[in-house]
Amino acid sequence: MADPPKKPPMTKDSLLPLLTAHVLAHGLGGASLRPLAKAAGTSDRMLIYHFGTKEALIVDLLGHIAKVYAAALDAAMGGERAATRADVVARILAHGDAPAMQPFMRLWWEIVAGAARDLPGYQLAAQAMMAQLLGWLEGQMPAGDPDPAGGARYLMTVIEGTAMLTAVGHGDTASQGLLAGGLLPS
Amino acid sequence: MADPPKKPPMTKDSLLPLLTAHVLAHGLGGASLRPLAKAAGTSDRMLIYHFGTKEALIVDLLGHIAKVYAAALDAAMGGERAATRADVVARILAHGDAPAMQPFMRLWWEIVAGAARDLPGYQLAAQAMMAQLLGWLEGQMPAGDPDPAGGARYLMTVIEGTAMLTAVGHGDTASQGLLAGGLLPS
DNA sequence: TCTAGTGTGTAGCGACTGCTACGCGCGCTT
DNA sequence: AAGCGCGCGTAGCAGTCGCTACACACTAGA
Repeated sequence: MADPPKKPPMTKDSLLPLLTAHVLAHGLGGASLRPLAKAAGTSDRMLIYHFGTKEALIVDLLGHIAKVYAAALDAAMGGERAATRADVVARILAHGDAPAMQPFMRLWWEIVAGAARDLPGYQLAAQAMMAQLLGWLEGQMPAGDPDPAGGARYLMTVIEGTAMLTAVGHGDTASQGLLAGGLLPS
Repeated sequence: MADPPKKPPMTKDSLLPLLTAHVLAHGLGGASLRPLAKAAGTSDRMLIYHFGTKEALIVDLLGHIAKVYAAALDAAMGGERAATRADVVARILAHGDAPAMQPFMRLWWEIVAGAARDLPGYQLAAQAMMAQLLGWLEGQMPAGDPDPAGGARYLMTVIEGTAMLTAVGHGDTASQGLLAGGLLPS
């Protein structure tokens, strides 16, 4: 008996990954219900039914994205400790430059812009992701580092500055700065 | 003879400051022609007439904003040189934290997000503003600094990282990082 | 078996989007 | 004086926005 194509239940949790894929590809700012619904295989009607409001959908989606980011960081967390701070910086910059990370990076700046404008959910998601990155950095600090906690915050500031300059096409400026600051292995 | 209220000619150059004020207040992403026109005292019809296209309007507007930013930096450029790199950082962070600069900062992250998505005009405007800031920083480096060019790039990276962390509510993380990096006067 | 609630599809609402067609008055040239 | 193009206002186009009204199928409980 060819079982009839019983459709799996549609829940927030089954929708969020599909929605996440869509915003990673097309951005968060210009996202509207009908394209989102199409990407998730439903109708705008159903998105409103499950999330109540577009705003609530975005908030849930940002929370989900933060979790996806945390999982991605966890997955990249393996490997032995770096020997120097410069090695930590080099490692994480390489991770951020990977092609697989670039849709996420593009999305990240939209999240920052939303957080700067106090859009609901943006600050929370951004803070969660930064806290995750900070924890990861603390765990990656070299073994004999004199100030792992402060050093991790220092490196995070430098890394985020580099990411921003790279996003606007001033990546070489950042590289020269890191070199001058002794934060890149020559 | 009370001269009749002859309306001044409407040109791109007379419109751009008004449009700039509007996007500083309301953001760049959600800007649509009719509210923009209202802020400039015209109609959407006239904006299209003068700029041809909304996209062209945005490009022109970004160019104008970059010039406004350059002028603001020039105005803040006065004063004697700082004595140490930490003083340079403190000075520029204080400048960025000023309430008058915050509408601009909010706009800035939208520009970064647009540049990361390769929207027309965004990269150009962002690069112009960063180049301006870099020049300003080079001129502000302490007199006896061993590597003014590299040091300015280093400070710029740190400063932009701090700005981003501040935008998402992780400003104290950045402060602690700057302290640990010896870039804040204790 | 009747009923109530839950999930889903279709159709459509009013508001808004970027942009255009058309007409009108003004100052310039010939 | 006759035309002509430029600056501008009014009105409207087709399309999209978030959201809703309504009908229907299905399952669970009484």
